[in-house]
Amino acid sequence: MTLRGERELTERAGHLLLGARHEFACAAGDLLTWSLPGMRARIPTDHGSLTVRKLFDVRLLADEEGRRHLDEAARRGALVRISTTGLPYETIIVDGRLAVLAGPPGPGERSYTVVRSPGVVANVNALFLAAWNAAADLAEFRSAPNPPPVLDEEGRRVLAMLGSGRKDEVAARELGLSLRTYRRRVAALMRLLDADSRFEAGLRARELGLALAQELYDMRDKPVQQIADLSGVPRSTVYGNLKGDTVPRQPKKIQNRA
Amino acid sequence: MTLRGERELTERAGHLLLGARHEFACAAGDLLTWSLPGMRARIPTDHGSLTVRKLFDVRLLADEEGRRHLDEAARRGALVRISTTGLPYETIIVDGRLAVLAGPPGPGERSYTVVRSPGVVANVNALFLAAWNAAADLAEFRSAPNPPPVLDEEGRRVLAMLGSGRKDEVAARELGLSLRTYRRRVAALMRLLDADSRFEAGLRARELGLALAQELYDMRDKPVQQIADLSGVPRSTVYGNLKGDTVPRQPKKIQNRA
DNA sequence: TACGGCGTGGCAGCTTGTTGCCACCGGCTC
DNA sequence: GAGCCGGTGGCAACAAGCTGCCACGCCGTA
Repeated sequence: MTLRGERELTERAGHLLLGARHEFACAAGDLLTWSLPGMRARIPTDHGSLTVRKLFDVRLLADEEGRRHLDEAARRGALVRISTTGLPYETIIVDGRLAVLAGPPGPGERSYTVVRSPGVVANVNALFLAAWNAAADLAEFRSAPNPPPVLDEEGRRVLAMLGSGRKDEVAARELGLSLRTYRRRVAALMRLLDADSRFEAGLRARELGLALAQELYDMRDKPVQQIADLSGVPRSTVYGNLKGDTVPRQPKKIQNRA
Repeated sequence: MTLRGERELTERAGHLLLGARHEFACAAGDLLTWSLPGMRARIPTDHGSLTVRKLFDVRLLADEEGRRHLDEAARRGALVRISTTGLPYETIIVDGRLAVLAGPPGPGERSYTVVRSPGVVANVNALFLAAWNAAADLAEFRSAPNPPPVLDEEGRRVLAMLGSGRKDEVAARELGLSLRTYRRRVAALMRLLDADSRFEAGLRARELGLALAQELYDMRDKPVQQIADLSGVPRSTVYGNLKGDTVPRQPKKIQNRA
């Protein structure tokens, strides 16, 4: 059975989702997927015998709204994990017997397919569990000594320059920075990535999806809404202008120089 | 309907696969998936009105058998593409109306689920098309100036050392190589990755999933001098053949060194 | 207005990395 | 046995990167 839009999904299949008895699992790449108008708050999470697993893409941590959402889900009793390797698809699985597959995002209303066939549900469940097992617990992820950083505009420009293979002197000139300042930015990035070499920093940056910022770098002169339209996604999911105090202004001065 | 093993799949659903009229699509991560004993050769590929799409994981190019397989599929008329971002699942889709989903590989016989539900097949097809569109044509991939390289055992060790953030001197010592030789390996890796800086190399390495690779792909049949000439560098600076059998033939001379 | 905090940018000392050169060695082939 | 090929390892010239130091300017506050 295929449904169009979250509203129709809620109306025609909401009761199936609310009927979860043992386990409710969902994987979401953004905040809008599974918003289930008028219903989400009714999905029980602190029910004694119900296990709720929520798997989110790491990009949701990029802004305050996303972080609030995830913290709220965890506070209400759901097991929340963060996937840093991307979610191949977005789904809800109820009691391992019923699955809802979200169609690809795009203009117009999104389509959802409800499946009950044991073989299909088992496959979807297996894929979900594989992603779940590879993901990191939200609390651990947030409290890690060096959680994946979020870069500000200039941080992303520096990242892009590093990724281009240019020498520091050339990169600095192109960004309108002095060599010393550019190298300060690189050093800050290295600290954020907890890397001991530039190669390691490159691996980390890609691993953490930081290089995704490079694509946004090319769109930096466009208003955020325009970027959202081009990508066919809601504006709130586009982080074109991430601000942040995530880059320490200046490392603490070390006294007693050797 | 769920089947166990390629033989049962062939016996009970083979006629459905052979019945493709318009389009036959499959995604495979290894050579064993969809081996379909006694049947694979019977799937028509040069049929005038039948389009056959075959999507393979890039790792299949790592060895001779895989390359032969893919070349043969292309020779017989199939459209063949290479996915470098990994295949989320392995499937066959017939005429956009029937799909077979392969269960995860593991001990014992693998399970396959045959689905006909339009909504499910449409979703599976959409996922396949997304992966297909993101993939590279086999011929273009093979002829690209710098196709994604694959590494031999030592190449992977060097990659691991680079990724660990160690300084060259330390890394060389730990691998039992001289500093010069280690730096030759790094230089070879940089050339394979077509990177101008170590940071860029790190991004590329992660991007291409090099840690999974096995063998040098390009230039493997050329003499070292020719490789040096092509790169415009002296022969002594070229580490040409990153093959498993390039274990140093010369015992390490550590004696009498100041 | 003066002062402190913060960031910048130039300089420099030092470290790390890049690559050419060349002598040497072992294996293979003729 | 000689010669070729491929690889190693030490040395060295040079380039690139790392970071401390310090003078300077801007901004906010008292």
